[in-house]
Amino acid sequence: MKIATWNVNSIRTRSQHVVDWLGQNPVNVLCLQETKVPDADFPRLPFEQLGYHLYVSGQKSYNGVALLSLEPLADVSTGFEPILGASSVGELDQQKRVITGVANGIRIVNLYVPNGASVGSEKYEYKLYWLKVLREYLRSLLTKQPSDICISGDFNIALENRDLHNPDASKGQVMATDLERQALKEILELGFADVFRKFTAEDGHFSWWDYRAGAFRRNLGWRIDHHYLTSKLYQQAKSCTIDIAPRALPQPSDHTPVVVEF
DNA sequence: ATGGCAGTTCCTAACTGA
Repeated sequence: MKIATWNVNSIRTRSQHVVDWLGQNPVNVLCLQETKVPDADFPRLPFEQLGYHLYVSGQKSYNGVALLSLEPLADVSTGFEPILGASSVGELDQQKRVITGVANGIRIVNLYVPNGASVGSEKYEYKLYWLKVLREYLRSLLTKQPSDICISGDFNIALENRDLHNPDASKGQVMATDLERQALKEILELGFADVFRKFTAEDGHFSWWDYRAGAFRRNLGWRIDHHYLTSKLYQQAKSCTIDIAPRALPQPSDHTPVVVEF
């Protein structure tokens, strides 16, 4: 079984890229982020023609997540509220960043973690708070069935210095601050592991490159798109690879797909 | 080099992203 994650930076702009990629890489489940489209306007047809079932949670202009699956998904829900209840979620579900469903007995959680803007900003505080609520959400999911969970998505956090092209320049900047890394570590301590690092220890492997300053050509990237697996799935994993080919196409997303197989 | 680029909308300016 293959699961991929890809922040497409607008599904309407990128639909042909995604269709072409799925044609060449028929993964079982594709987790999309930053679809930037209300559910009624999602371009469903080209993906349904490829045989995918679609589950979407979007909004106008910003954010938005979607699950594309060759087999129908069970127990699909969007946002934190169905798991945590309205009282502890508050306004967080206004931004569409969470969708989950079950495929082959595996719960897949597709996330678009807030960017955080700059350190000390309101958005940075929002990101840290959102991560605390995410931890409670995942803690609750772990108590349910199935407990085999694959968390996939754009985390907007580089967990370690080897996930950065220039750790010195990035030190203390958003996506690499100690507080963000600590919040993510506290999530992983619930029982999740970074499956990319099961196979690849070296630095220089990235999933996002800035559009500016020839960053992709110079491989000045960040590894911020991740698959985190519970222990049984982690042990079963056969590979986890970053496919940089779509990032090299004309008019690309600034992120590229990451694929895990188990 | 605090620039650079790309997406969106109350669309040619302002915002968000990372």
